[in-house]
Amino acid sequence: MVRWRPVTTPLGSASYSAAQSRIIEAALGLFAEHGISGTSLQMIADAIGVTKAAVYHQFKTKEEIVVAAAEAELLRVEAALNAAEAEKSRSRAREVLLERAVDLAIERRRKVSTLLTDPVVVRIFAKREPFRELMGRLSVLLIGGDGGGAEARVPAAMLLAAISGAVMHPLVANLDDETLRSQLLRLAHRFLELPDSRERCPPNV
Amino acid sequence: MVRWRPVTTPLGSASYSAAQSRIIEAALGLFAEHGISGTSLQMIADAIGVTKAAVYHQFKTKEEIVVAAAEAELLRVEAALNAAEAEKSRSRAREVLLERAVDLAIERRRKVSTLLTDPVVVRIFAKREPFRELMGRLSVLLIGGDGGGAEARVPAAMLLAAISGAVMHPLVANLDDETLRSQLLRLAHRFLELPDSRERCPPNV
DNA sequence: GTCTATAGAATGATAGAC
DNA sequence: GTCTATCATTCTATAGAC
Repeated sequence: MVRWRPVTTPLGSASYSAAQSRIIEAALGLFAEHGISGTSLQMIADAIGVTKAAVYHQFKTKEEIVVAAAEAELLRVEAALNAAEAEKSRSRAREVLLERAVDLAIERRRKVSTLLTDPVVVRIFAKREPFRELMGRLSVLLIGGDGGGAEARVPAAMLLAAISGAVMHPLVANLDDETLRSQLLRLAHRFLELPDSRERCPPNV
Repeated sequence: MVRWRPVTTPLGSASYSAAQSRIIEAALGLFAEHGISGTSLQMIADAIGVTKAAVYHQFKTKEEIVVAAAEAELLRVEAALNAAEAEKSRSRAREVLLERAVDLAIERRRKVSTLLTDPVVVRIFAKREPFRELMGRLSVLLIGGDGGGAEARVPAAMLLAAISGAVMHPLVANLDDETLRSQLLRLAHRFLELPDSRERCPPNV
């Protein structure tokens, strides 16, 4: 079993109580529907049938809920990455990561995307080293290289954005999950399997 | 000059006064920084040095501002699409569209993306026929087909999401515009120039 | 862990003078 | 077109009882 990086770095190492998990789950749904700022603590409290004060007893501020919700989703990404990195070969690892990433995007549909494209959340996480490292590992596994160069980071960013962004795109709004899943996987492969394009083979007739 | 669709359908046909344009411009910047719900009318008013009442004199509700701002950005997309569709050949049209789309994404960086991934805005525009038609035209020009099938809409959604999503991705946060631009264009080509992948040519040695 | 009750600020929106 | 002033509502957050 070859690992090119140690399987470590739990993002938040966060372990939440049942009450906290219920809040996070409700928040994720409401964020996806109304946006983050558009979701109030009152709405979250109503969704799980308690009062605001009960929510504040679990999280000191609204931002703590937002971060916890985002971390919960990122933990799924990290789990997929860990599983992938534990594979024997690098190509097999990349395959596993792709499948898991597409599954995650489909399964959670807009839940994740909405949360992780919010400008405030982006700013919060962009500063955190564990998050940056997670993104670096994704880039390395998807594209290769040392993960530091533009030649690796741009395609990685594009592929990740393509997968997570496509599932909430109006163009595919009324496509069933299974079709979307197989198409996404097929096209992600297509994007990856041509290391350097143009003059590899003659244009089709 | 061959057109495969008439160059028409102005999205909003909206013509705004100078005062309205200043509001829209300020709103776009604030939306990108704080999100839409995170931006209050007070913040918009402060940004241009007037009172809330003055803003309300131009737009009856906050939602009107949001829609106007989104439409302003979509008009840029439509302009690019119109310019592309006016090209002689289809391949040349696609090339022009790609360049313009990448330029738009870079130039506006997160301004557009933040606005058009907001769940509330997505819901508003997903219902509007002119918007759906614009997306359809983009899909047809980028991928081909009649624009109705999953085989065309999924790759179109992916490519559009990849371009507009990559520019605000943490992985490329500290890349200069010129590098990002050339990489995006190169990779968008790579994504497109392989109509149906695998067995077109033997794997590289 | 959950509640009632409330403080204090900010929100979207309106009326009417200039 | 912009202002002052104000409305009702909602917001985040806290105090203290059970």
